[in-house]
Amino acid sequence: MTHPAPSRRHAIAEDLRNQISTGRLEAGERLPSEAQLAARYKVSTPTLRNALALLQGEGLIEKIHGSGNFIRHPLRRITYVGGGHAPAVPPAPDGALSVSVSTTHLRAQGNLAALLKVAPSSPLTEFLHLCHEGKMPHSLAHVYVPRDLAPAVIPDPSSCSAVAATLASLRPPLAEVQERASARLPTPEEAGALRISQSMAVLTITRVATDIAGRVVEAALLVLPGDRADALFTTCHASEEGNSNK
Amino acid sequence: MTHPAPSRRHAIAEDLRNQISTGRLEAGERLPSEAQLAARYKVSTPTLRNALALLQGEGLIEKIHGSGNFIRHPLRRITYVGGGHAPAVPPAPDGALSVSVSTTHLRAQGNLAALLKVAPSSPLTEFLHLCHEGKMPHSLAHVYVPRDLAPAVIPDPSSCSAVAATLASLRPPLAEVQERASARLPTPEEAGALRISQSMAVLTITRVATDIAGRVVEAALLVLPGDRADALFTTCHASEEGNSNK
DNA sequence: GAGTGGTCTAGACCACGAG
DNA sequence: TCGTGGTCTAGACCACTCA
Repeated sequence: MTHPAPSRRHAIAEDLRNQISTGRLEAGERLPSEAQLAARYKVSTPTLRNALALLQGEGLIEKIHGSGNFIRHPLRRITYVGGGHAPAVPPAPDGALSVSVSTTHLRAQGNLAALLKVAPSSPLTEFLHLCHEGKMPHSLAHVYVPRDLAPAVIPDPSSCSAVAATLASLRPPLAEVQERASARLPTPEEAGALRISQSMAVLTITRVATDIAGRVVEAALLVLPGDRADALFTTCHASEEGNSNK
Repeated sequence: MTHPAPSRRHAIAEDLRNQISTGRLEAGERLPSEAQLAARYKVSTPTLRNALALLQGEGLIEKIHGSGNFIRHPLRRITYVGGGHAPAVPPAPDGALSVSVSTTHLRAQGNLAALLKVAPSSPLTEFLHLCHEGKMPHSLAHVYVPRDLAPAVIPDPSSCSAVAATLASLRPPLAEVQERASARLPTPEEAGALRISQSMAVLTITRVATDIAGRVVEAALLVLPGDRADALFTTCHASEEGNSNK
């Protein structure tokens, strides 16, 4: 019925999925070699590899060239909260979430200049955030700020909240935050940095913050893997405006 | 440098990409058969098919079984505007965007019951929106409403704004709209309904609208293809609340 | 029925990782 | 060096579309 293509690779993937979910294959464990699995399921190696590719796309296994295929540890799902608060991942409730920040100076060009509404080759400062849970990368964020709003020295490069606080002290209050969400496949660079398959969808958020003078004070490009992150936006309607439809 | 795998299929895909972008291959046109292309590029058929799979994942071509591979028409990018306004795709500026709505009665269960905060097997009404631009599907929306808030008869099933207006007239004013955005690959059903590849990322938005009494009056599950849609959320900060960082 | 894409095979050879 | 995954070949057979 719902199986127009119950092909071999789907059957194999289904079997391995079950073995993973039932705990017969444990997280971190290495799978048998592809040749062994192909022999066990009595299929050719390309077919077996197609089956593994399905699981890789679901984030269940990780392929490491020359080393083997490994069952991934299930990752805690994190939620990005919209509305213009902390730069990348505000709530680090319990687990060992760590953020590393690196700073680069560059000049605006193309899309970036348009986003920040500055002239091309204006000086900018870029903060590259990489958020980890343990050893696994969790999210990636490029934050761009006009150079004159960026601090000369970064107080604590390993803490994103310290960076955010320093940034906030340098600029007037915000008036508006616009966030544009989109879905796509990662670039090879992003896939490598996040340790995800190139066939794992990512959620991207482009955030532009404007101060009360109408100046763009920050643009952020966030990349969140689809298997471990989503974004939440809450809109409160004042009670006096009764109609919410156009 | 940046080419760890300048494999044959990437070279072929690159060549076809160029032919498409330069107009040597026009939109709607049928490509030569895979056997012919394989002969032209002097590769085996699986390799050529891998190259086409790359283009399919980018939304550049459409594979139709038994018929051929076709160059896709570039689609206008649409923007879903968050904040709890029209159900699916509010701004239909110029083009021939059309929406078809079908209505189903069902009972709450599992995730749906939790989302709407109703008891399992509560009566619901589902509105299935399918938004087209010309002949191409553009987005998909499942909207669920408690049965007592759904009209007995639908005024104009082919107009989503008429449905929305009828819905709005039946319920008290909204107090809060929560929208959760996520990225993933489509289910086979979604890929078929939207005429996209299963490797094309989709942006999903789960929207829950609550009225001033705290009752959930609507839950919507939107599926937007990543190559033709994104979502925009705007947060205005009242000028009196000076600090926007925690 | 002719032509198309979809799946699979049984190998070959190369690139990478660890001992 | 050796075992691993990554890529590719040259076919075979099936499923689908259309005249």
